[in-house]
Amino acid sequence: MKVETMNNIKTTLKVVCGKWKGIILIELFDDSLRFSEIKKRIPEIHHQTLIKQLKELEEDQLISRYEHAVVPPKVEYSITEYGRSIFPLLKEMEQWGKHHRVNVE
Amino acid sequence: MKVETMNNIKTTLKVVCGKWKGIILIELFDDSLRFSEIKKRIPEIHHQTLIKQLKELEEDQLISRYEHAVVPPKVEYSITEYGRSIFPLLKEMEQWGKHHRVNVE
DNA sequence: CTGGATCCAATTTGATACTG
DNA sequence: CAGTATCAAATTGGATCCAG
Repeated sequence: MKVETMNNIKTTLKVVCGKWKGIILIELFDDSLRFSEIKKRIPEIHHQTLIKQLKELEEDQLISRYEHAVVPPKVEYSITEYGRSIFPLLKEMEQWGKHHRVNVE
Repeated sequence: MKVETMNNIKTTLKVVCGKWKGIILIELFDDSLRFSEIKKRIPEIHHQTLIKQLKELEEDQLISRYEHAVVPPKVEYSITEYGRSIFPLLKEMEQWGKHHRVNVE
């Protein structure tokens, strides 16, 4: 296989393969959400873990973060165009998982 | 988000998100290969790691393993229909990575 | 409300040695 | 040649505590 092909796949893996990243992106697809709202929609994710994954997604520029200058803090996360471009892939992942359920224990 | 959607995605993540799994599957797509041939095509992967990932892929039934009864041993790995069904996803991953290169350092 | 700083446990990957 | 067994290293997710 060409090295480039491998790197392309690695790039994608890096971006979507956090345990929750795909799920976060899907949540953000329709609306911007603030931190607490995301938390509410994905209750199983730990507070701190969510912070980390959001940060990574932001670093990879899949989402953007807007901090309202208010007290108490209000921060909104929204998907970027770049992030949006990965949506077909997420959909395909969902479809495949749907038809090919493996033992997810 | 529906719990089911989440589980579908998790299923897919579980299957393709090993560091090398997608790459192994692509290599096997065209031909069955024996262990040493896979190793040759993906030199960066460590012997031991390859064994493990192949074993997991086999457990998830994405590939099958045929052991020829000869000395020295000869083992062939081939992709299953089930494994084949994930190919569009891999292609999409490759495409996305191609157009959206992130710092893979 | 949001998130930084730490530490820890679990998982994953890689290294080394040995076997039929 | 292919694989097992074991261990070490690295990465990741999660828990707890603290702060503006």
